[in-house]
Amino acid sequence: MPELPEVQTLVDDLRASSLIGQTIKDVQVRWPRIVAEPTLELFCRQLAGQRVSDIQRRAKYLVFSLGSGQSLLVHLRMTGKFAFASPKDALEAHHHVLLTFGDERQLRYHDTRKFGRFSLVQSAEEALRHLGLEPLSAEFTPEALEQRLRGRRTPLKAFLLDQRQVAGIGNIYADEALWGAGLHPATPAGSLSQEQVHFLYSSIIEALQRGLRNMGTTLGNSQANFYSVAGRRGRNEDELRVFRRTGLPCPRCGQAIERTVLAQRSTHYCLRCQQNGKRT
DNA sequence: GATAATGTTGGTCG
DNA sequence: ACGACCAACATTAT
Repeated sequence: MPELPEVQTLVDDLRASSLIGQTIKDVQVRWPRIVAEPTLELFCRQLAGQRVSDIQRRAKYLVFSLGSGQSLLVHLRMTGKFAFASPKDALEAHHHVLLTFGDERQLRYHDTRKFGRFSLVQSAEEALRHLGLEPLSAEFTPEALEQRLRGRRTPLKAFLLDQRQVAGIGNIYADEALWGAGLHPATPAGSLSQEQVHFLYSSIIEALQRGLRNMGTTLGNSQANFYSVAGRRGRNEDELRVFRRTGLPCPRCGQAIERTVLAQRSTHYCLRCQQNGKRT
């Protein structure tokens, strides 16, 4: 669920909540497998007592910089969420990690499916080295995208989901970006013309920025969905063009949106607008 | 009430 | 290099 815009929304929320500068007084892990590294014991011992010096996003990871120079990396996978509470407040079944700060606030990690992972690492750069281009940074240029696409026969949809190429795009924004570019999801990545690469480039940025502007996408009403730290829903569902809109009219041409499965993921597109012709 | 599907990632296996 | 499949889990939709 949480892709780049959702994770950025959480990071913005955490920064706005004056967490930077606070000291982690206590660490409780209620589901040990959430901790990927180091061992559970070291994780708790080394994290306690540290000051949070910065909070940033890289791809779909939250990066907490710590006083020791180490970093706490959190990946929310499908259903991870953060919210503040008082240590006295009742715990829910899916509260798995509790960070209590010096000001008595408790940051609670909630994850119904338990896929999320916490890592305490010496170097964030090293641990996140495998990730590709940040699509909203200066390193993401049409030329850099073209270089990554070149020679690949993999479908564009699979390419966009590959975090080693462009980092932070998930199923929602991949489908939205391909619709915006007028490209069929099954198009071989290396087959794009220079013009099509430019369409894809600008469409990726547009789709992500729309998500950001709306503070993320919250689909439907289930609790397993995206909610900000403050518990707010994202507003981007209303602006989705194709994702989970199977059978509904394409906003550009009115044709019913198709659904198929590509790269083992549900994939939504407009048969008429995404035939790799010129974008309107 | 059983079964399928779900926004992610990382692994295996051909 | 690539894709098919699975595993980690729980909830919701069918």
